[in-house]
Amino acid sequence: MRSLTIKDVAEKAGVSVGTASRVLSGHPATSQEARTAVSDAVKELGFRPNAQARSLRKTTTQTIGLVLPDVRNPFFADLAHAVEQRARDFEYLTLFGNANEDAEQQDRYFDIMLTQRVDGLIAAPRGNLADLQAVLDSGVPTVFVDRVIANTKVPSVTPDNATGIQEAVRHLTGQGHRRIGYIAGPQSTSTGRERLAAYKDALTETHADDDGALIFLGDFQSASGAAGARHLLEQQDPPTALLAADSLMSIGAIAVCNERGLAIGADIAFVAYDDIEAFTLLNPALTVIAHDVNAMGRFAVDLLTQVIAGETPESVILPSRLIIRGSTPPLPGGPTQ
Amino acid sequence: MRSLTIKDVAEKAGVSVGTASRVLSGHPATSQEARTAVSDAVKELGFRPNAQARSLRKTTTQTIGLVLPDVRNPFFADLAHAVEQRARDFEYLTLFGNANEDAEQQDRYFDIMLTQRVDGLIAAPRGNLADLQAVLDSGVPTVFVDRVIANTKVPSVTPDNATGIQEAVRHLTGQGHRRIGYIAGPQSTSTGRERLAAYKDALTETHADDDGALIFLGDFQSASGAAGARHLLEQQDPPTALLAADSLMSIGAIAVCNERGLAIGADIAFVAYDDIEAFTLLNPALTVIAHDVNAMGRFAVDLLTQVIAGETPESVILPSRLIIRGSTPPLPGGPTQ
DNA sequence: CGATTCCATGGAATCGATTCCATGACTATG
DNA sequence: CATAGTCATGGAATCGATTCCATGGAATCG
Repeated sequence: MRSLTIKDVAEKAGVSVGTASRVLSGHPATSQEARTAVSDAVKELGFRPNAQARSLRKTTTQTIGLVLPDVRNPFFADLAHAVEQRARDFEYLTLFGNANEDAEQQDRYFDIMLTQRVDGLIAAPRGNLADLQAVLDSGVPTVFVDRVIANTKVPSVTPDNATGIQEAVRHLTGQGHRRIGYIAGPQSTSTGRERLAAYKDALTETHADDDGALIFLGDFQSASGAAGARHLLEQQDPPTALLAADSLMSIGAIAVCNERGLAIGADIAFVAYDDIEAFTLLNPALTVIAHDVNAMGRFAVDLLTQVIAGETPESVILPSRLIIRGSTPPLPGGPTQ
Repeated sequence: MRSLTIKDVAEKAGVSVGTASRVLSGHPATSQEARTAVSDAVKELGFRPNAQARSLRKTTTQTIGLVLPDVRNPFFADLAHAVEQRARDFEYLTLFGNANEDAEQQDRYFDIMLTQRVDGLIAAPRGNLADLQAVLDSGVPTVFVDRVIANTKVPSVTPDNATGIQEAVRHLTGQGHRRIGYIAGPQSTSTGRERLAAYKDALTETHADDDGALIFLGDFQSASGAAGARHLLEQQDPPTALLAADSLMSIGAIAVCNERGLAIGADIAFVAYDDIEAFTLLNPALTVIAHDVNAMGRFAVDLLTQVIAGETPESVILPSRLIIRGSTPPLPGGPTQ
């Protein structure tokens, strides 16, 4: 079964391939007869142009690459959805790559995106400049989203990591907590680093206990949240509040609290970074640091279209806000100040 | 900046393009000198072959299409991840399309997948034979996952919808419930239809109340779960247990229960279809109908490779199992039999 | 009415790889 | 030593679209 080509369409319509192509791509210099003849032939044969051939000749693929750490993280699932929906508006197809929070898989996907000649790339990268060298050297228009790589001129859309964490720590100390356990993200990501730095700064500002033992380095995945909670709760002077740097680690940490019979909101306060719907179902509902994922996705695509157009847009920092719910009541016994 | 081609590599290496191509694709008939010369040139220039040109000449793209209803549904996020990871094993790139639980977007993605000349297609389709006609006519190797379309010979990997629901209803009636509210999925999907049918059959079998007013038709999205819960709970003789056909509708429904002060597990029993990690955090944790999403993704890819190879594999039905947790205790007052 | 412009069209070149085919060098065999 | 067989190679054809260029007919203008 030889595949159907524009030549077959042209033959059936009784025109040349040149004319058929012009009709198909909406070129103005076509006659009414040619247009109807070609459209009829297309419909009758069920012709669908070959995207590879088209992309080869034009130098554009109408495709953008999106490389994210993990779709199973609801935050990134939302982000992927937002990017894809916005890309549709610009007639871009989104080629999605899941790096699985793994440097090697991230590399492989960058390589694939370049090989596929995507018109642009949106990524939430891990690592440093060296890891992204191939991408940056290739000259493909790129925008970072959520995470960034230091010392590049790549435009980005990021949450205001510092403010969100700061508000959370202020809120907790305001409720009387002095020992706030922090389950951090990996330091190979900008979000992991910035949030940890903000936590430390906020401790200093609020005069809460600045104790290295209160920090656990996780990897943004659920199991490390559980490990972090275990580690922190097993200390001789355990924290009275926990703050976790993403939703998956929060899930792991809360599971550990439950399994130890520590009631969230009564025996221990909890704040999660990222607002996911299921967190509102908990009893009490979780206090979270929230941001507008949809806006983040839209901005990323909008910035990318600008880069593709040759402009150099300004980076965007989206506000975070603390949503206070039941998981962070005043510390029983009041401020131990 | 003219893009780098194999011609540049050949020139630099001092060989013909034919030889350069043979080296790059690992053809055996190449000399040691040619191999090193070409590899050096590739490295030095940072050459990356153009996937479009390659795909055009070979008739394969090393790409499979995956069309799912909604990544924001954790079940499908997991499935997407599983498919993608398994596809990697076969050196396939996964082109992901999010239909957004919408027939029109699904159509558009099928069209794009065909235009992109994917080597195979995995889909969780909605609609009927007519909606899939273009795909089926195209002859592209296809496998259905989770959902199917009736009256096709397309191999599929599906959960055992009937058994899961049946066990859930048996469990609930065993706990003394007679009025079991059911929040169903859309009847334009096979899973929506099969689960609803299984619910009705199970009611008959267990002699529970078979009352049309206990059924609400949702759309697998969170808002419809909330609407369903409201509708069911506002009746004069409301259900004592709720069963929702997917996780997002469960989230919506539980939120409504909470907002009305109905304690899950005490004032009302709840069973969710699909096991997501956050459900284990609820207090009490949710009784769910679970299945092995990873296996589903793996099987889908494995079946697809068989179809691509020209075989006609048997469809696979994966077992569901009821995981009983705290949300379905015995009905206070015992069986009202 | 002749010259000029405009427009639809056919045919050919092109995009960047792969692959077929012919060639020449070299090796094995009788 | 002649012939057949192997092997690396260069050059050309090819995949299926787009686009440039030349052409001829119709429309426009002075």
